[in-house]
Amino acid sequence: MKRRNTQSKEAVLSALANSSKAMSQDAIEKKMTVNVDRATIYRILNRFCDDGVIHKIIADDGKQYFALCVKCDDSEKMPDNHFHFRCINCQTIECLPSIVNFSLPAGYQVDRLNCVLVGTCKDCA
Amino acid sequence: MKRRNTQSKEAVLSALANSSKAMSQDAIEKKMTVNVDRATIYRILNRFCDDGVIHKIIADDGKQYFALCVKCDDSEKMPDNHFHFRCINCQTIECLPSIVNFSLPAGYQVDRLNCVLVGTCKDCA
DNA sequence: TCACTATCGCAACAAAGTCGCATTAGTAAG
DNA sequence: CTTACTAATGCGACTTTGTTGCGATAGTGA
Repeated sequence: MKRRNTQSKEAVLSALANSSKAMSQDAIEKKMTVNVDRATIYRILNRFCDDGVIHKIIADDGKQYFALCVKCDDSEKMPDNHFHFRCINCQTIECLPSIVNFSLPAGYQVDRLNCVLVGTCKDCA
Repeated sequence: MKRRNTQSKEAVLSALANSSKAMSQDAIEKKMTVNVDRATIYRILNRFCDDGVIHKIIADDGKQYFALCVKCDDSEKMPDNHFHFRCINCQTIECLPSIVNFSLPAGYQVDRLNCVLVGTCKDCA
């Protein structure tokens, strides 16, 4: 099925594009000027994820955050293989430049990873 | 306030102690022989976390998992600073021996971390 | 302009956790 | 062994986050 260009889709995309950080659905909704239904935003975000436009991070608060990460394009084997940082103060998540390195016991196979560091970011220090 | 030794508390603890892996609330409830209310189990688990008996991991499914980790005692500066592995197949999470190493841009301060690798564990390979 | 169907809005639902409150039951003192 | 104190429990209600069904709306290409 072909994707269509809708106003809602563009609004979500520009909300993400104008932020250097990952945002949750409600943060995106707050930032958007047009009014779009909650379910629709989730559908748009999930579609973007499927298409590889954005990626999803599950933070330690259990919520989903979405980011338009520049690192997504040059995904060699593991997409989204960098650390994320969640600031307790400003409630945002950002992609860190540092790649996750790990050693694995024999027999394990990693498909994806979800690594979040939690603390205070440079803007909130 | 002083902690009391209750049957429920012991039941939760032994469920965790008999498992080498981290478990979610519902997994713990299923494993217990005595019948304990959902809310109570959560309260017991949160109490254990406060007391440093167990630690909590948020997996990439957004759920909380709890583990009685041996690494918890020798926590120098950062408690729970190791990787976790979530097996897609057996739906369990285990603590990996590998410590999380990361480099941080200036100005950031990390309080805790939540790193989960997702894939297939050695038992399910 | 028209037909096709992706997308949307709304409402209902589900799962995971939390909280208030009355009741129950450890614990320690008498 | 009683008794009093209060931590802990069970129940129910509630919140939050996310998903899904369905009829209505609106891109898109012919």
